[in-house]
Amino acid sequence: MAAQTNRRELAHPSRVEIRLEDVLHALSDPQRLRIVCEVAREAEGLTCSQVGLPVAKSTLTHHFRVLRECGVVQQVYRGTAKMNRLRREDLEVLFPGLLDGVLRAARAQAGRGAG
Amino acid sequence: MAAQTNRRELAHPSRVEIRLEDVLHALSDPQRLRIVCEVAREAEGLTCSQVGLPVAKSTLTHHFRVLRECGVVQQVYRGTAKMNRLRREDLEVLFPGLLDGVLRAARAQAGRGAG
DNA sequence: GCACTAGTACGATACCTTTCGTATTACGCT
DNA sequence: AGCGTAATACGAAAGGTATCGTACTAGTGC
Repeated sequence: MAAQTNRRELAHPSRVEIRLEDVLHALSDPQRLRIVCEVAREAEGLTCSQVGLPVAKSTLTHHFRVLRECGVVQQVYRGTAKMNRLRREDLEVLFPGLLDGVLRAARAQAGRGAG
Repeated sequence: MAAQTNRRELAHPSRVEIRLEDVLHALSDPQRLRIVCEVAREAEGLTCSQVGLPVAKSTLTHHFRVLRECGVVQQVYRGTAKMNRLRREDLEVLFPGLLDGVLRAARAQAGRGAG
């Protein structure tokens, strides 16, 4: 009935509401950093449960919410699942080069056998 | 007892010990982000008290210690003061572009009137 | 030696976070 | 309608963190 995409709307910060500290904080959690790396790999997005993380479902929900509320990911309901996508464009406009820098750094570190 | 530069030696992580999550966590605190921006401006480094932050002295010490222990700044005693410098080279080798990306983002955000 | 300055250590407080389990809601399919 | 799946909400436990004040240590200069 509703309009946009679905009945259930999710609260996302607008572009100008995104704060660097919040983004950095969100990315500073090892689990969330992994989530972001995985989501980044899929341009189409991932559902929450497609991210293979060794945590309880409610914990996963928590992490995705943190990522959404700080503006790192966009979440859209799609049937019973929820698609997660990085807000690449918003982040790029606000903080040019930052996201890619973090992703590259995360992969480099994982490559060194630390992730 | 040792000799390197001064009697009082400070524990710094070696380059390979620096972890991305810790760096991001350190930078995600507003006060520390400000500290880093200020220190970044001075190639010579700054003493702890030269950073004009509206916090107690012991709080400042705490923040500098976090920054040192995660590998973002190098601290060296210089008489009664302590010089703080960014570990630009180490960070650049480990996480190319990351530090500059964060600094640019922080300044951009401050420029938008949020910092 | 003494006072001054720069910074540390320690303990307390208040708050925030990560994690979990369980109960619940929303949707798709038969 | 009923079942299964995806995810949320809520409450609890455990641990971390930002902040402060006060007491302390280490150099500098008189």
